[in-house]
Amino acid sequence: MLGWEDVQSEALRRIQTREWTPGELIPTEQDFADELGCARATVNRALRALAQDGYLERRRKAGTRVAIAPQRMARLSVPLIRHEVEALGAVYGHRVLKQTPGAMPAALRLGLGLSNATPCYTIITLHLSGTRPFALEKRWVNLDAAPGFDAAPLDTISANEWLVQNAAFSHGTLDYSAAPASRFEGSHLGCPEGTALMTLERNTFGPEAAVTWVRISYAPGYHLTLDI
Amino acid sequence: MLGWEDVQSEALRRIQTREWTPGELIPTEQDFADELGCARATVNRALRALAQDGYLERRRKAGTRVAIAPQRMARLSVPLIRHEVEALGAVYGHRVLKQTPGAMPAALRLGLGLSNATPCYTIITLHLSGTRPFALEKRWVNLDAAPGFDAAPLDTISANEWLVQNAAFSHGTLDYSAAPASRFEGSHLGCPEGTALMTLERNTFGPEAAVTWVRISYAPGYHLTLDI
DNA sequence: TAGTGGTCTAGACCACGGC
DNA sequence: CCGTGGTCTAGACCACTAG
Repeated sequence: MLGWEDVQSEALRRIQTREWTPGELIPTEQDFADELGCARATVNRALRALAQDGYLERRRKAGTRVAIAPQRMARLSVPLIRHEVEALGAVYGHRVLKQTPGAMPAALRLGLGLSNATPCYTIITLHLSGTRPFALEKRWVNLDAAPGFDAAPLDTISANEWLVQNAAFSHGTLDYSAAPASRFEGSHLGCPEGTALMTLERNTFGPEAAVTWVRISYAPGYHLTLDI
Repeated sequence: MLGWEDVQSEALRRIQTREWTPGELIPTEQDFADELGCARATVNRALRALAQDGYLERRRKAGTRVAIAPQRMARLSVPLIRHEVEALGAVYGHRVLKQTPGAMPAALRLGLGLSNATPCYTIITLHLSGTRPFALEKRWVNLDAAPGFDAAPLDTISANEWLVQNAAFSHGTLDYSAAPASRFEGSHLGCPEGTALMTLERNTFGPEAAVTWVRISYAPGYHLTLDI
């Protein structure tokens, strides 16, 4: 019995040995299925997976071609700071520096599409790797989208983890950039003002509205690593 | 007629509205199919896709559960600088500042697993967005893995694009960090020495050996944006 | 060992899009 | 138009594993 993974392997072999060359039209699903002696659905699943991985380009009527410039995609798991710290072999800790209700800048409210009646919460947290500062986080939370957040035990669980576990979210954006440390960041991260810091801004949206906006400044030496 | 994407949407809705809460066992494929009035295979395809995206955890006999810590993966297409520039609505250009054969630092050779007999090539390129500097790139190329590179017309095609089209590659790593501009970087990127720059180091490996090592320093204002 | 997901099949119809 | 991929279906058997 030929499984779809066998079909995939065979197709991949032909691609990699250039038996099927880039840009070339490969057999139709039915022809390939007949040749291998399996059902068309099995071939479909195999070729669909290869197309998703960028090896093939498929179009109705036009057929399936070997991709000319396979675009490789890197996958980045959305970073949970505690996991980043623990992955480095250190003990994670955090200190809440400040938490106050109801103070979201107007510009931010506009960008997130929130009315000024939306109850908000502001938190500044210092994340620690052992006893050393790891990252400084400033966060606004929409209390409508994350009810109960203002009563969360933020000394025992980080704001991010509480939200991951307790608030529904559907999509968001990550935005990495390099920025000079402010005086405030420098003092907490243990570096001079102006030091180049990796900075992450993250918007997170629930099914209906923005849940939280975060800006994280990582201590010097931070690296974002991905495999392709 | 209910398609698998409809089933997926419905399941996702129940997850995001917490109708199905994290850790909870959801209906079996057969039950869900009966409820929605479609075939089990359709439900299977939908739930399998959601599991692949990290929303669900599936195990034979044990059933399907909503993922407790929904590990969202962001996908990042391997950045081709020309595409980054054009996506911003500008005209891409580049200037080769320096190209010399045979000078790869020993530390780098070791890290890539190359012998010191490996023929190499060094290139420094300034990438332009219109007339403004966009990024400065320093690159070493393993000529064994990319034969003909030393004869490539690098004035008309960038080193990266030539390699993408002419050298097979199988895997690699991306490493983003924030770093202060060197005097050299500052002079070419039009910013003071010490300015915080987003920096990318990329290793690329072919089927047998390292193909190229690159360090790209982006001009101030660069943002790496991902969707989740 | 029984329940659940994983997969294959043969047939059918549909949707897109070259021609 | 009509070929090709995209998908649905009903049924079947298999693989894994919790209880």
